[in-house]
Amino acid sequence: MLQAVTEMMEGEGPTARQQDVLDAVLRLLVEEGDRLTMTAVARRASCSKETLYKWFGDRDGLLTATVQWQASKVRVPPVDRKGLDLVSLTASLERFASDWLRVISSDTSIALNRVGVVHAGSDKRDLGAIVLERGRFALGRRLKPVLEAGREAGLLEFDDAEEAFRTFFGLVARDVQIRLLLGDRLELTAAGIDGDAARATQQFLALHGAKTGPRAL
Amino acid sequence: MLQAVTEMMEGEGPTARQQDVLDAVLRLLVEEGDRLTMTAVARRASCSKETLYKWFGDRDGLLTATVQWQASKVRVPPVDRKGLDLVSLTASLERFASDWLRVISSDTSIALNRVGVVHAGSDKRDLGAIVLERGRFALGRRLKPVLEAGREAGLLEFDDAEEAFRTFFGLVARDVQIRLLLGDRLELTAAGIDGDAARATQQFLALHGAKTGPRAL
DNA sequence: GCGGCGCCGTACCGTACGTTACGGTTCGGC
DNA sequence: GCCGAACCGTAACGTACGGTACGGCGCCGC
Repeated sequence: MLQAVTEMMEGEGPTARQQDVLDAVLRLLVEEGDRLTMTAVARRASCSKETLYKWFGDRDGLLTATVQWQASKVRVPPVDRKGLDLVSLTASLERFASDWLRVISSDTSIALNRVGVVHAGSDKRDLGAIVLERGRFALGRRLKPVLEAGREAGLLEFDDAEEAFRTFFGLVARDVQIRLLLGDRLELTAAGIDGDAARATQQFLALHGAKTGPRAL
Repeated sequence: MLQAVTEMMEGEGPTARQQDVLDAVLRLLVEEGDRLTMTAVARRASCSKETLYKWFGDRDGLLTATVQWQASKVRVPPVDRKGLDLVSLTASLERFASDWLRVISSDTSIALNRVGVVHAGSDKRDLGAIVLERGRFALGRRLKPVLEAGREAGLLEFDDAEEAFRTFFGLVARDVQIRLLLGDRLELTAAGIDGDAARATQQFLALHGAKTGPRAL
């Protein structure tokens, strides 16, 4: 059973068939929450429980592989730092904000975060750490270069990029994530998300934008 | 069994003995998370399982009563609106912010929010709704009169008190709540909390403070 | 063509836990 | 002092589910 886990842990990602299984888990996770059973997974994925245990070791291994599989599907568009001006910086920030709002309000993200929270409450802290790493911290790693480029271009002012990012995070997410996790029906339309992203960006610029002469806002 | 639930649902709160039981559940919830068992509760509270079922109906009823019991323990200090100036408004906001940070970073709050999240993921949405109502929304109801008093006193500017509150919420909480829920070890010292509260308050005033002449910030 | 391997479907096992039942004890009212 | 109600401690029941074992089948290399 140990080499089964190893089989997934290191080396190249899951095979095509395994990806199908993990996608089935993902769908089931959205529908059923963390009370999905191994039997239900096997039925949905049209595979045997024996295969599940052979491939993923145990239930936790299956969930861990699922979280990592979903995380690996999110690709990071690189940011070009050349020709940065206030317009392009604003556009970048707004794009980050709306992307992020779309992610955290998606059924998949909510289900995955719920699983992470549940596991963080028990002994198995792994899943919570993974979700955190692939969510909140990954966003920070993506955004901080943008912020620093903005600072170098004289468009932003802040001491600590981490603190600046956390402010941006708070302005964007506000109470959305906790409300969704706690089951609040919070219908976010595309227009609403874009509007929120623009508002958060303007607020962030008001706090950390370079003060060249009288404030533009 | 139905009248057992009713026994707790309506009318006056739990008896002293029942409060002892609920406090035991609370402690157990902090230690064990949502995988506490009825047997463990009975043992910890030195009561019989029969009594638990008689008083609370079933496991969900016990958890619901616990969440409401904890919520009822938080008392709301009223806000005096007379003689409001920038100093007292700032102090009020900072106090709200530091209180809130202290609450959401407490073991009890984390455990309760975890329970709410897991229940929101299953069919039983009740607990999530209760936590949300007694947490996020209760804070909003407490803070909005302060904001509106500040606006009436000419100290704040905003169109929608709800939106202004959400901004304040985001500036205060930032990524703290989600990180704690996902198991991140986030040591918040008293000094750190007060500093964060002051920072969030200043940022909020920078965004929504009345612009009397050139900006003070 | 055939032997072995990987996988499917399913039956099975052990256990943990929610829920119920019951005997024994305390306590308030008469 | 006695009765009944409430409650404690514990044993017992039923079930759901994680994990395992096994028979059958298609596929790939030889």
